[in-house]
Amino acid sequence: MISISQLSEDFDVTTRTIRYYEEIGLLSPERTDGNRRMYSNKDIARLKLIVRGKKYGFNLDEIKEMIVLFDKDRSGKAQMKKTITYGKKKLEEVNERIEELQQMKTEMEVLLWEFENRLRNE
Amino acid sequence: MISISQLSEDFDVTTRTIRYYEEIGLLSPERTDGNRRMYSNKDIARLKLIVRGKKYGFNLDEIKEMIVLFDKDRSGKAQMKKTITYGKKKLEEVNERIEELQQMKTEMEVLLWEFENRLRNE
DNA sequence: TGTAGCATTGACGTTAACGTAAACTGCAAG
DNA sequence: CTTGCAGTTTACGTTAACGTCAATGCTACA
Repeated sequence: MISISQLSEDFDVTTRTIRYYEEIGLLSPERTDGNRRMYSNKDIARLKLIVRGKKYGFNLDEIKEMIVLFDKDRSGKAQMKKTITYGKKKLEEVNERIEELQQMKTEMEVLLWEFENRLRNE
Repeated sequence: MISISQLSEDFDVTTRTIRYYEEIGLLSPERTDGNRRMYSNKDIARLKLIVRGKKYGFNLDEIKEMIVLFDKDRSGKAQMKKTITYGKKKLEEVNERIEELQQMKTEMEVLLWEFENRLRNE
Protein backbone atom coordinates (compact mmCIF):
# COMPACT_ATOMS: atom_id res chain seq x y z
CA MET A 1 0.00 0.00 0.00
CA ILE A 2 1.57 3.27 -1.12
CA SER A 3 0.51 6.92 -1.14
CA ILE A 4 -0.44 9.01 -4.14
CA SER A 5 2.83 10.92 -4.07
CA GLN A 6 4.80 7.69 -4.01
CA LEU A 7 2.82 6.37 -6.95
CA SER A 8 3.27 9.65 -8.74
CA GLU A 9 7.02 9.42 -8.29
CA ASP A 10 7.27 5.76 -9.24
CA PHE A 11 5.49 6.21 -12.54
CA ASP A 12 6.50 9.76 -13.31
CA VAL A 13 2.96 11.08 -13.62
CA THR A 14 1.44 13.96 -11.63
CA THR A 15 -0.95 13.40 -8.75
CA ARG A 16 -3.51 15.35 -10.72
CA THR A 17 -3.28 12.79 -13.45
CA ILE A 18 -3.74 9.92 -11.01
CA ARG A 19 -6.79 11.59 -9.49
CA TYR A 20 -8.12 12.20 -12.97
CA TYR A 21 -7.82 8.51 -13.78
CA GLU A 22 -9.85 7.82 -10.67
CA GLU A 23 -12.37 10.46 -11.71
CA ILE A 24 -13.09 8.66 -14.96
CA GLY A 25 -13.20 5.25 -13.33
CA LEU A 26 -9.81 3.84 -14.27
CA LEU A 27 -8.62 3.52 -10.69
CA SER A 28 -10.44 3.01 -7.39
CA PRO A 29 -8.01 3.00 -4.50
CA GLU A 30 -8.97 2.38 -0.88
CA ARG A 31 -8.94 5.23 1.63
CA THR A 32 -7.34 5.56 5.04
CA ASP A 33 -9.31 6.75 8.07
CA GLY A 34 -8.16 10.24 7.25
CA ASN A 35 -9.53 9.91 3.70
CA ARG A 36 -6.14 9.58 2.02
CA ARG A 37 -5.84 7.37 -1.03
CA MET A 38 -3.88 4.15 -0.62
CA TYR A 39 -2.82 2.17 -3.66
CA SER A 40 -2.59 -1.62 -3.65
CA ASN A 41 -0.54 -3.80 -5.97
CA LYS A 42 -3.58 -4.22 -8.13
CA ASP A 43 -3.95 -0.46 -8.49
CA ILE A 44 -0.28 -0.21 -9.32
CA ALA A 45 -0.61 -2.85 -12.02
CA ARG A 46 -3.50 -0.94 -13.48
CA LEU A 47 -1.62 2.30 -13.63
CA LYS A 48 1.20 0.49 -15.35
CA LEU A 49 -1.25 -0.73 -17.94
CA ILE A 50 -2.66 2.76 -18.40
CA VAL A 51 0.72 4.43 -18.81
CA ARG A 52 1.87 1.81 -21.25
CA GLY A 53 -1.37 1.94 -23.19
CA LYS A 54 -1.07 5.70 -23.57
CA LYS A 55 2.44 5.33 -24.90
CA TYR A 56 1.11 3.17 -27.72
CA GLY A 57 -1.47 5.72 -28.73
CA PHE A 58 -4.55 4.16 -27.15
CA ASN A 59 -6.86 6.75 -25.65
CA LEU A 60 -8.28 6.44 -22.15
CA ASP A 61 -11.58 5.03 -23.35
CA GLU A 62 -9.82 2.23 -25.18
CA ILE A 63 -7.63 1.63 -22.17
CA LYS A 64 -10.71 1.40 -20.01
CA GLU A 65 -11.95 -1.40 -22.22
CA MET A 66 -8.63 -3.18 -21.98
CA ILE A 67 -8.64 -2.89 -18.21
CA VAL A 68 -11.82 -4.88 -18.14
CA LEU A 69 -9.97 -7.55 -20.09
CA PHE A 70 -7.01 -7.55 -17.74
CA ASP A 71 -9.20 -7.61 -14.68
CA LYS A 72 -9.07 -11.22 -13.67
CA ASP A 73 -12.08 -11.24 -11.38
CA ARG A 74 -14.64 -12.38 -13.89
CA SER A 75 -16.91 -15.38 -13.74
CA GLY A 76 -19.70 -17.00 -15.66
CA LYS A 77 -19.21 -18.89 -18.88
CA ALA A 78 -20.95 -16.30 -21.01
CA GLN A 79 -18.91 -13.44 -19.60
CA MET A 80 -15.70 -15.38 -20.06
CA LYS A 81 -16.49 -16.25 -23.63
CA LYS A 82 -17.18 -12.61 -24.36
CA THR A 83 -13.94 -11.64 -22.70
CA ILE A 84 -12.00 -14.15 -24.77
CA THR A 85 -13.55 -12.96 -28.00
CA TYR A 86 -12.86 -9.35 -27.17
CA GLY A 87 -9.37 -10.19 -26.04
CA LYS A 88 -8.54 -11.90 -29.28
CA LYS A 89 -9.72 -8.88 -31.19
CA LYS A 90 -7.49 -6.60 -29.13
CA LEU A 91 -4.62 -9.01 -29.62
CA GLU A 92 -5.08 -8.69 -33.35
CA GLU A 93 -4.86 -4.93 -33.05
CA VAL A 94 -1.64 -5.18 -31.11
CA ASN A 95 -0.30 -7.56 -33.72
CA GLU A 96 -1.08 -5.14 -36.50
CA ARG A 97 0.65 -2.33 -34.69
CA ILE A 98 3.72 -4.45 -34.18
CA GLU A 99 3.85 -5.35 -37.85
CA GLU A 100 3.47 -1.79 -39.01
CA LEU A 101 6.09 -0.61 -36.57
CA GLN A 102 8.44 -3.25 -37.85
CA GLN A 103 7.83 -2.10 -41.40
CA MET A 104 8.58 1.43 -40.33
CA LYS A 105 11.72 0.23 -38.64
CA THR A 106 12.88 -1.45 -41.83
CA GLU A 107 12.24 1.69 -43.84
CA MET A 108 14.22 3.75 -41.37
CA GLU A 109 17.08 1.29 -41.47
CA VAL A 110 17.22 1.34 -45.26
CA LEU A 111 17.20 5.10 -45.21
CA LEU A 112 19.99 5.31 -42.69
CA TRP A 113 21.98 2.78 -44.64
CA GLU A 114 21.60 4.89 -47.77
CA PHE A 115 22.71 7.98 -45.93
CA GLU A 116 25.77 6.28 -44.55
CA ASN A 117 26.70 5.04 -47.98
CA ARG A 118 26.39 8.48 -49.49
CA LEU A 119 28.53 9.82 -46.71
CA ARG A 120 31.24 7.24 -47.42
CA ASN A 121 31.28 7.71 -51.18
CA GLU A 122 31.65 11.45 -51.34
CA MET B 1 -1.25 14.75 -58.78
CA ILE B 2 -4.54 14.35 -56.91
CA SER B 3 -7.03 16.71 -55.32
CA ILE B 4 -7.64 17.25 -51.64
CA SER B 5 -10.89 15.33 -51.69
CA GLN B 6 -9.19 12.37 -53.36
CA LEU B 7 -6.45 12.41 -50.77
CA SER B 8 -9.03 12.72 -48.03
CA GLU B 9 -10.84 9.66 -49.34
CA ASP B 10 -7.71 7.61 -49.89
CA PHE B 11 -6.45 8.06 -46.36
CA ASP B 12 -9.76 8.39 -44.58
CA VAL B 13 -9.00 11.77 -43.04
CA THR B 14 -11.06 14.94 -43.44
CA THR B 15 -10.04 17.78 -45.73
CA ARG B 16 -9.92 19.98 -42.66
CA THR B 17 -7.27 17.70 -41.19
CA ILE B 18 -5.22 17.84 -44.38
CA ARG B 19 -5.39 21.62 -44.46
CA TYR B 20 -4.46 21.70 -40.80
CA TYR B 21 -1.36 19.65 -41.52
CA GLU B 22 -0.45 22.20 -44.13
CA GLU B 23 -1.14 25.01 -41.68
CA ILE B 24 1.44 23.67 -39.25
CA GLY B 25 3.96 22.97 -41.98
CA LEU B 26 3.65 19.22 -42.38
CA LEU B 27 2.51 19.43 -45.99
CA SER B 28 3.12 21.96 -48.74
CA PRO B 29 1.25 20.99 -51.90
CA GLU B 30 1.46 22.89 -55.17
CA ARG B 31 -1.47 24.96 -56.40
CA THR B 32 -3.30 25.00 -59.71
CA ASP B 33 -4.01 28.22 -61.60
CA GLY B 34 -7.31 28.36 -59.79
CA ASN B 35 -5.57 28.10 -56.42
CA ARG B 36 -6.60 24.50 -55.75
CA ARG B 37 -4.22 22.24 -53.85
CA MET B 38 -2.63 19.44 -55.85
CA TYR B 39 -0.83 16.64 -54.07
CA SER B 40 2.20 14.91 -55.54
CA ASN B 41 3.50 11.45 -54.72
CA LYS B 42 5.87 13.03 -52.26
CA ASP B 43 2.98 14.72 -50.45
CA ILE B 44 1.12 11.45 -50.41
CA ALA B 45 4.09 9.64 -48.90
CA ARG B 46 4.27 12.32 -46.25
CA LEU B 47 0.64 12.01 -45.31
CA LYS B 48 1.11 8.27 -45.04
CA LEU B 49 3.95 8.88 -42.62
CA ILE B 50 1.85 11.30 -40.61
CA VAL B 51 -1.15 9.02 -40.35
CA ARG B 52 1.01 6.09 -39.36
CA GLY B 53 2.96 8.11 -36.86
CA LYS B 54 -0.24 9.26 -35.19
CA LYS B 55 -1.40 5.69 -34.88
CA TYR B 56 1.69 4.88 -32.84
CA GLY B 57 1.09 7.69 -30.42
CA PHE B 58 3.59 10.22 -31.76
CA ASN B 59 2.27 13.77 -31.65
CA LEU B 60 2.46 16.10 -34.61
CA ASP B 61 5.56 17.83 -33.34
CA GLU B 62 7.42 14.55 -33.11
CA ILE B 63 6.15 13.59 -36.54
CA LYS B 64 7.42 16.86 -37.91
CA GLU B 65 10.87 15.94 -36.68
CA MET B 66 10.63 12.54 -38.30
CA ILE B 67 9.56 14.06 -41.60
CA VAL B 68 12.81 15.92 -41.69
CA LEU B 69 14.52 12.57 -41.38
CA PHE B 70 12.52 10.98 -44.14
CA ASP B 71 13.00 13.92 -46.41
CA LYS B 72 15.69 12.70 -48.74
CA ASP B 73 16.74 16.04 -50.16
CA ARG B 74 19.56 16.80 -47.77
CA SER B 75 23.15 17.55 -48.51
CA GLY B 76 26.36 18.54 -46.84
CA LYS B 77 28.42 16.19 -44.74
CA ALA B 78 27.65 17.89 -41.46
CA GLN B 79 23.91 17.88 -42.11
CA MET B 80 23.99 14.25 -43.11
CA LYS B 81 25.91 13.22 -40.04
CA LYS B 82 23.39 14.99 -37.87
CA THR B 83 20.59 13.28 -39.71
CA ILE B 84 22.16 9.89 -39.21
CA THR B 85 22.68 10.46 -35.52
CA TYR B 86 19.14 11.67 -35.06
CA GLY B 87 17.81 8.82 -37.16
CA LYS B 88 19.54 6.23 -35.04
CA LYS B 89 18.05 7.74 -31.93
CA LYS B 90 14.58 7.57 -33.44
CA LEU B 91 15.24 4.01 -34.54
CA GLU B 92 16.04 3.13 -30.95
CA GLU B 93 12.72 4.58 -29.84
CA VAL B 94 10.87 2.55 -32.41
CA ASN B 95 12.74 -0.54 -31.26
CA GLU B 96 11.74 0.06 -27.67
CA ARG B 97 8.12 0.44 -28.62
CA ILE B 98 8.21 -2.77 -30.56
CA GLU B 99 9.72 -4.64 -27.63
CA GLU B 100 7.20 -3.28 -25.16
CA LEU B 101 4.36 -4.05 -27.50
CA GLN B 102 5.64 -7.58 -27.86
CA GLN B 103 5.77 -7.95 -24.10
CA MET B 104 2.22 -6.70 -23.91
CA LYS B 105 1.23 -9.19 -26.57
CA THR B 106 2.74 -12.05 -24.59
CA GLU B 107 0.90 -10.98 -21.45
CA MET B 108 -2.36 -10.87 -23.32
CA GLU B 109 -1.76 -14.28 -24.79
CA VAL B 110 -1.04 -15.78 -21.40
CA LEU B 111 -4.15 -14.20 -20.03
CA LEU B 112 -6.30 -15.50 -22.84
CA TRP B 113 -4.79 -18.93 -22.47
CA GLU B 114 -5.68 -18.93 -18.76
CA PHE B 115 -9.21 -17.90 -19.54
CA GLU B 116 -9.64 -20.62 -22.09
CA ASN B 117 -8.32 -23.19 -19.67
CA ARG B 118 -10.71 -22.10 -16.95
CA LEU B 119 -13.50 -22.29 -19.44
CA ARG B 120 -12.59 -25.86 -20.38
CA ASN B 121 -12.17 -27.10 -16.81
CA GLU B 122 -15.44 -25.92 -15.33
C1' DT C 1 0.24 22.27 20.90
C1' DG C 2 1.53 24.53 17.00
C1' DT C 3 3.13 24.26 12.47
C1' DA C 4 5.16 22.47 8.15
C1' DG C 5 3.97 19.61 4.68
C1' DC C 6 1.23 16.44 2.19
C1' DA C 7 -3.64 15.45 1.06
C1' DT C 8 -8.56 16.48 -0.32
C1' DT C 9 -12.24 18.47 -3.17
C1' DG C 10 -13.99 21.86 -6.19
C1' DA C 11 -13.56 24.85 -10.02
C1' DC C 12 -11.75 27.22 -13.67
C1' DG C 13 -7.74 27.37 -17.23
C1' DT C 14 -5.00 25.38 -21.06
C1' DT C 15 -3.43 23.03 -25.25
C1' DA C 16 -3.37 19.96 -29.24
C1' DA C 17 -5.94 18.55 -32.93
C1' DC C 18 -9.15 19.11 -35.21
C1' DG C 19 -14.86 20.40 -36.15
C1' DT C 20 -17.97 23.62 -38.01
C1' DA C 21 -19.96 27.53 -40.07
C1' DA C 22 -19.75 31.64 -43.05
C1' DA C 23 -18.56 34.09 -46.92
C1' DC C 24 -16.39 33.85 -51.13
C1' DT C 25 -14.27 31.81 -55.79
C1' DG C 26 -13.62 28.82 -59.97
C1' DC C 27 -15.25 25.66 -63.08
C1' DA C 28 -18.18 22.42 -65.69
C1' DA C 29 -22.86 21.20 -67.28
C1' DG C 30 -27.24 22.25 -68.91
C1' DC D 1 -25.77 32.74 -68.01
C1' DT D 2 -26.81 30.44 -63.90
C1' DT D 3 -26.84 26.73 -61.11
C1' DG D 4 -24.37 23.90 -58.33
C1' DC D 5 -20.57 21.60 -56.56
C1' DA D 6 -15.88 21.52 -54.92
C1' DG D 7 -12.53 24.33 -53.18
C1' DT D 8 -10.59 28.55 -50.47
C1' DT D 9 -9.77 31.47 -46.28
C1' DT D 10 -11.12 33.15 -41.78
C1' DA D 11 -12.60 32.50 -37.45
C1' DC D 12 -14.80 30.77 -33.67
C1' DG D 13 -16.19 26.13 -31.26
C1' DT D 14 -15.14 21.58 -29.17
C1' DT D 15 -13.08 17.75 -26.63
C1' DA D 16 -9.73 14.94 -24.19
C1' DA D 17 -6.44 15.10 -20.83
C1' DC D 18 -4.74 17.15 -17.89
C1' DG D 19 -2.64 22.03 -15.24
C1' DT D 20 -3.30 25.30 -11.68
C1' DC D 21 -5.16 27.61 -7.88
C1' DA D 22 -7.86 28.19 -3.63
C1' DA D 23 -9.82 26.75 0.49
C1' DT D 24 -9.60 23.31 3.69
C1' DG D 25 -8.28 18.92 6.27
C1' DC D 26 -4.81 15.38 8.28
C1' DT D 27 -0.71 14.23 10.63
C1' DA D 28 3.88 13.60 12.06
C1' DC D 29 7.16 15.86 14.67
C1' DA D 30 9.72 19.47 17.55
